[in-house]
Amino acid sequence: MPGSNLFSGTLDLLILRSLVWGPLHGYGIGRWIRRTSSEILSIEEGALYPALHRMQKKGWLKSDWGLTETRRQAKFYSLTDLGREHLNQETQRWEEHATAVRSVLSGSREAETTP
Amino acid sequence: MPGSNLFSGTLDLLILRSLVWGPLHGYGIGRWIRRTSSEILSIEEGALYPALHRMQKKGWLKSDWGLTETRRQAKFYSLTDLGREHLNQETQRWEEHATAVRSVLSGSREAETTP
DNA sequence: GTACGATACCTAAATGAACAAGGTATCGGT
DNA sequence: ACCGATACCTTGTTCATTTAGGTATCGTAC
Repeated sequence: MPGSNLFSGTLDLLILRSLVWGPLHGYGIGRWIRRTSSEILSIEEGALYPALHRMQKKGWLKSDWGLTETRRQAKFYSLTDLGREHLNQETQRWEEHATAVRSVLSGSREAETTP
Repeated sequence: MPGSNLFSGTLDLLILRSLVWGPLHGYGIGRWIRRTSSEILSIEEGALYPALHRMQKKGWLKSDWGLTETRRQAKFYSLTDLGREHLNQETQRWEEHATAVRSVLSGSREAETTP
């Protein structure tokens, strides 16, 4: 069920954030997000890799082949300046939206804008 | 751009929440969400009405025709027991996810689960 | 030595929510 | 008489995500 995940549309943001500390390869990005969220956010590979390609096309990421610590070939992604800028925008936007959703979740009837 | 809304997948939750204080008609639900979120969450009618039908089909809502305060015909939706249960589940789930996302947004590299 | 799980990459088809853009009709106010 | 707000609806399109595959390398256990 697409979109049934409450964090739909947040994937790009999570990926961008995974790269602020430096380059990381796709598999590592997925693992980092999973661990950092205490296993709650688990990114499907079928969503992850297309997202990386999409974001690279948009100019937010660049990629370079390299070697992992364990000497394996991997494609390392890193943030472009545009990507860093977009990360800041989207982070702020997410905070706004989360606040708005929380307002609704705790909202009562007749909370009109008192004129 | 579908899904670019960071609150995609949250629509059902917002709608369920709009009904905890009693029945409301579709148009009123949209208005309530918009106002309660300080105009930040604006639900398109093309998303709202299909969502209401979908949710009714799932047994979370029931509907009855009635009259508004201004004497206009409108279809009033209200929560079923199942809907109220689902609201509680989804609210909790959303809090969890929001916490998880915030973890990632403030996460650093090497935040391994210390063994 | 070979089986297996983890690592590492990828794609194609199906799903389905949300968007865009229409449509109908009633009502109050100017 | 018209317009904006209210109130309902649908149809076509878009596109992120899911599902379900595929390839290949590496370390470890049997």
